[in-house]
Amino acid sequence: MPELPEVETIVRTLAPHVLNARIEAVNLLHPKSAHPLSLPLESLAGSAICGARRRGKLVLLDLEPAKPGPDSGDLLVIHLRMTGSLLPREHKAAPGKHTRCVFTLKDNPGNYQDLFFDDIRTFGKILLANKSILEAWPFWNELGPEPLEMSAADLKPRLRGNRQLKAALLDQKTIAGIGNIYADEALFQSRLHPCRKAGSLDAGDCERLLAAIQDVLLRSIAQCGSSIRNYKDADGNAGAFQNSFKVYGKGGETCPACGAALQKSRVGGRATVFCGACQK
DNA sequence: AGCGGGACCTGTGGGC
DNA sequence: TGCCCACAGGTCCCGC
Repeated sequence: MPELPEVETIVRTLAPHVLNARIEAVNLLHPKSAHPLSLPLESLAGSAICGARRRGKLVLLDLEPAKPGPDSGDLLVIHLRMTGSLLPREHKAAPGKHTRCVFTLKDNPGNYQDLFFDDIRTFGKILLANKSILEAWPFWNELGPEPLEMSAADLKPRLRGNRQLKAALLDQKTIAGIGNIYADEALFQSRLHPCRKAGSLDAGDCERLLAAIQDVLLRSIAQCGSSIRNYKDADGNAGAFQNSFKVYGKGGETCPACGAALQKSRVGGRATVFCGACQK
């Protein structure tokens, strides 16, 4: 489900609910929602949440363990994949059909609250990590740079080779946080064809592409992300950027730039919409 | 190297 | 109304 703008929105709305709270208990309802590399989630009990951040599409909660040691976790990593969500709920609220994990939180004044990890398709993962676990996690170690903190000069050498440009953008090793929606939107805005060979972009193309990526992501964040079906932020609100899509989900409609019919095909295994006239 | 296909899951929407 | 198929915001793995 969520790409960078949605995860950013989730983290921003989640932070006031969880910062400085202590995790009193964890109830893992669906064992597969724990990442195979994770420390036991029960060992979270007693940890305080001292940070809420995003890296790519990952939600990161920084922890102060009750008993710091080599076997304790100091980072809770949550990958929402397609349908994961993080929802603050009243303490002892009944889990829903798709609730996979419940974190019981206690804030400074002593009020209890539950945090639900819901996930319809159960692709999402929760990982309680420390330094050595992160070092053993390839996805983490190979994750590309943040698109909002990089330059076109950083991007250029990452777009090597013969692979299709869109496939390169979807590869989290190239850039972190871009998914199917924002790949299509950024490629349209930069007038680059999704099947262009990644290594064929010159410096000017890279500048135009990165500018488009950053513009699309920032405009989406300003609208609290895109809500196609399931996505909601931690306050239960939907985003609005889906109303600003130029091409995503619009195969067969007219190109907003030139009026030609938008083409739909499959690139990198994903549904892809682009304008064959504008994008070269 | 890089692509396509399938796997992992559940739900929804369209066509008949 | 109901059934069946296609498809969905992500990633990994396999074979060609």
